[in-house]
Amino acid sequence: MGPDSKIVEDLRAAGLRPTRQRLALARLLFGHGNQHVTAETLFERAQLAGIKVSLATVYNTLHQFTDGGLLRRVMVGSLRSYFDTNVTDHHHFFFEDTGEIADIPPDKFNWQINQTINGISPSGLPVGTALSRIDVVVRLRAAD
Amino acid sequence: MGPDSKIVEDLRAAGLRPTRQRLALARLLFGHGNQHVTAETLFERAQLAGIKVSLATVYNTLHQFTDGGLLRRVMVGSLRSYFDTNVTDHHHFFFEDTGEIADIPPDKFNWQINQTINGISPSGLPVGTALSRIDVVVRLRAAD
DNA sequence: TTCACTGCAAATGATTTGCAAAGCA
DNA sequence: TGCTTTGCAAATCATTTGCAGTGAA
Repeated sequence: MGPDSKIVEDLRAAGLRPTRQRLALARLLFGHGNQHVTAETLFERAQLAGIKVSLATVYNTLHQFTDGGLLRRVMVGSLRSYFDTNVTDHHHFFFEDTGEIADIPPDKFNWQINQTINGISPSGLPVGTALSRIDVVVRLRAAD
Repeated sequence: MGPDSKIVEDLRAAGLRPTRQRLALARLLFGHGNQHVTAETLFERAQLAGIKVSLATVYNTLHQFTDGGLLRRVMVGSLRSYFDTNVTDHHHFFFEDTGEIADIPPDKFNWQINQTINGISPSGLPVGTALSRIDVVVRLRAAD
């Protein structure tokens, strides 16, 4: 079995046919460690890699991958959406100067943040609601 | 001195001339307790109140007020921006079903969250960066 | 063959901008 | 008067959608 078998399997598990463009995009996304992409950046990288795919399909694919649990959507700043290949529980740094984001390493205060989050009890929530998720964004600027 | 004197003062302090539309919008924003508005909702309320103002001016005014420290911009979900009349340190509930936001009351786990945030030391931040702010969004969905 | 999928271009929604006219100091 | 502000319409940006053509099972 080729190197794509895992990817094909994941796509199938997400109920998606392993089409040429989905395979190619999946290779870009999942073949090089954790990444944060926007539709635009992924589209550009696809172009550079000589992949023939339209921007609309990149958007569709990102959403399908997200729905299938292969990606996590990160919304910070009301401009573009980022898609994170790290789907485990974690939080983000946001670099205000560049608009980039990065995962907060698990060895930092990520632990502290999660302690707090885990301490939140349903009784503290508005009536009729349930906790969906807690997003923490540590916004950074250039040091003096 | 009329009821607008405080508002006029605040506008002046923010370096803004107290024009007719800025005064009118400020009255809508700061005269009725804490609020979360979008450009569109504020524009609608202005219309209903018979205030003659353009949407572009509402946008400009919201940004000017934000720059002047009279409002705080809250970005959650990459659609529209909310502007919060509560400029003190606090965090938000986000209702996924309606797209609305609300302040987390200070008597809830807001305290816990702030404990964690205050515990974050600069040494945990990426080199060359300084902490700007930490945004915590507690995302809620309808209870089962 | 039959739907799922793709590409393109047009539509959308939020927001910004250019610029002439109107308003405040 | 002189510099701000405003309004309107056009421009942008990110994203979505309609629909005819293409491809996978």
